[in-house]
Amino acid sequence: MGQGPTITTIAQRAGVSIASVSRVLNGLPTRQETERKVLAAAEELGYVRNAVARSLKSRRTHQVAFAMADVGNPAYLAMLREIQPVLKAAGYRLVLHSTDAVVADEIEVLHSLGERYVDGLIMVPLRVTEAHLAMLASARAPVVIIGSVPEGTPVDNVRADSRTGVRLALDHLHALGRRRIGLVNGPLDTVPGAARGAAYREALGALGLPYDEELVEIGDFYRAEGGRAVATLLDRVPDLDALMCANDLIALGALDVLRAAGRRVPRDVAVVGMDDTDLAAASWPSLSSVSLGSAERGRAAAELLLDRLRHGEREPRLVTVPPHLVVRASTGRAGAEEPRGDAP
Amino acid sequence: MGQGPTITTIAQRAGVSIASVSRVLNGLPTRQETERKVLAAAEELGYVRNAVARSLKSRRTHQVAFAMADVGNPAYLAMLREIQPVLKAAGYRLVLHSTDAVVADEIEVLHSLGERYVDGLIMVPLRVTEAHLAMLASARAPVVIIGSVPEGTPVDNVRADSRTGVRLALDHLHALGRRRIGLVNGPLDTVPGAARGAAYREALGALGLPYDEELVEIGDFYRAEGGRAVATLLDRVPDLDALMCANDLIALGALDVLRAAGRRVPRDVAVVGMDDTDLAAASWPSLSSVSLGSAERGRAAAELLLDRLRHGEREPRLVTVPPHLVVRASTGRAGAEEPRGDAP
DNA sequence: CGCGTTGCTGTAAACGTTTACCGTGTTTCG
DNA sequence: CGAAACACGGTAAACGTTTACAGCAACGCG
Repeated sequence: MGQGPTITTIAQRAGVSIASVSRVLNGLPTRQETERKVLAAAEELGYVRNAVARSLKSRRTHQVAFAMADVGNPAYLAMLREIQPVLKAAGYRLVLHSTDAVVADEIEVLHSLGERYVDGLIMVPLRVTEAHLAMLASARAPVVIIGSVPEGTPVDNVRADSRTGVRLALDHLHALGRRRIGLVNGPLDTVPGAARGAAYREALGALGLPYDEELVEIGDFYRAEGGRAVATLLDRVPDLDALMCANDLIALGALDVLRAAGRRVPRDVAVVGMDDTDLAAASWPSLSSVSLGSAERGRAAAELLLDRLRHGEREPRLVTVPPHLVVRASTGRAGAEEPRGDAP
Repeated sequence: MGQGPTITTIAQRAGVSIASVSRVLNGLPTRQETERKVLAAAEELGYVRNAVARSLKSRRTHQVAFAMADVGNPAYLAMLREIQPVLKAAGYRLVLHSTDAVVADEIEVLHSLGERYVDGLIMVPLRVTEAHLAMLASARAPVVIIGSVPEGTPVDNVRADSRTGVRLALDHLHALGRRRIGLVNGPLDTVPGAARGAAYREALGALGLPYDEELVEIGDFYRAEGGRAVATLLDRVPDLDALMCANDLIALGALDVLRAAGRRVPRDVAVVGMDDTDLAAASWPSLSSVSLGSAERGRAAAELLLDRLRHGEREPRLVTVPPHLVVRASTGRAGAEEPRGDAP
């Protein structure tokens, strides 16, 4: 674990200059004899190029950062799963930042781009504040934002379309004959919470259904809170026949509570989740869920970043990934349902 | 996005030498007046330290790599979730490597330590080959291996104890009165497959139950394959009353197949999974599962690495994380069960 | 008043590469 | 046969820091 060999060591051993060593190692034209000597020396010494020194000179680190709120969140993980191989294939390493849902941490990540330890950044901000915009305008490396960013912000941008997503879910429920469709949402001061709430109202309108605020309940984006919200909602509106849940965890909470209340899913109440996480397929009954294309967004972001790293300056691009509905048992047709259960 | 300011720029602006700038920025004793000028200049110029140049000089990158087979695997993710904050708190960035279950990729990661782009590495190898051992012996940076490594290998090592884990599960099933306990395993040429198979046999012995190879079926560590293996097993041994599954995905497949076959869980057949992933809590009935302490292993690995980075040479350490059984509905007591279902 | 401290600052070397530039020896061609 | 072209390879500078060392002014003390 001592001092590894450097090109200087090799140069001495091979009896040539460090410039020749460098040229050989970089495949620049060299006399065969020189090449042979250098390669032999490198081999014997077990030489490995020092990435730090290379980066200093070349101003390229071959690293890209991915910053999101929480390593544990399946939606971010779906992105990560796509981003990783794309970057790897292009010869980039991935530096992972978890900002713990703290805005100051996100700003810090943007600031640290100035340290030049990465060539670019893919970020999923919780919400985009003034501070974000200021940092983005002066960012010292290319940035791709997953999420919505105001018109004119000088970064590539990848968006989901939860509006259409909610719409797809409600259309589906409507087509199944459901008319009393509740919404179980997360906090309205979050970007997804606000968007999904508005989309719900709008989609109802498009279907010619009345908006009834009795049918809306706000909890949080977790299973227990979601379940609690559903319980409240069930008490208030006993005749509801479908639930649109703002994410899959809430939907799992809904399944728990419905089961405990003796409501059959989907016969009595159909349930739709959102994000189409792994959990949706694992649950019983399996959960119909609106995919907002996390994987596709991750891939698109990685490709935008690579493109910019390769081709330098160009107009910022906007990519919007369309959602799609994954139909499973929780909204399945008659017969595809779970019977009354006696859960522990 | 042009050339950022360097300490030279600051030095000129402040009318001092670059050495003074460096000293001020590193908090070394300086005259107040100098400090003021330097900080003012740095502030005006929006200076940020160049991490690459720093690393070159200091031989420290403040980066640590984590290498595992597959970003999508929940067990690795549980580790990652613990590793990330520990490293972050200590001022290290995390570089993520996914080796796609290819041994050559793992070797490559070990080799690339010579590039010195990280200060250390945490690796979860699929299996430890001769090539691994050779690379580990000559690794150019501290390495922590999660998994088992032969006595005497010069690396810190964190192990799970799946032997005890299987034992816990079988004890539990036995205590519930189950006597015909099947094993649904993954391939025997994998480390976990082999270990779990042996542990099953041993645990049966300890309980005074006969080992019946009829009760063992090999599939793969995925849901569909697991389900298929269970179907075969059910055909062959219709009277089995419990299933030990080598991971949670297999167990989910088991639930699918049992439900389709009209067997009630847990009344007719109790099911235990392994790894205690998020999916275990999401499924219905929720899945009893043996936790092998992925999170704890991740944390232990991160702490071992940090300790070594701080204190340099010391004897390699071995940490074994004890497993524990998480009891949920799939082995619940009578009444805590799912009734006969008519799944889609 | 001279000398050893003390406190700060500047010069320069070093970290390990890449690369512009120049010198040397060989080839080519008029 | 001499000049021009060429192919290689060496010297040295640069990337942006940190830091050993030396210089210098002010100061205390005998």
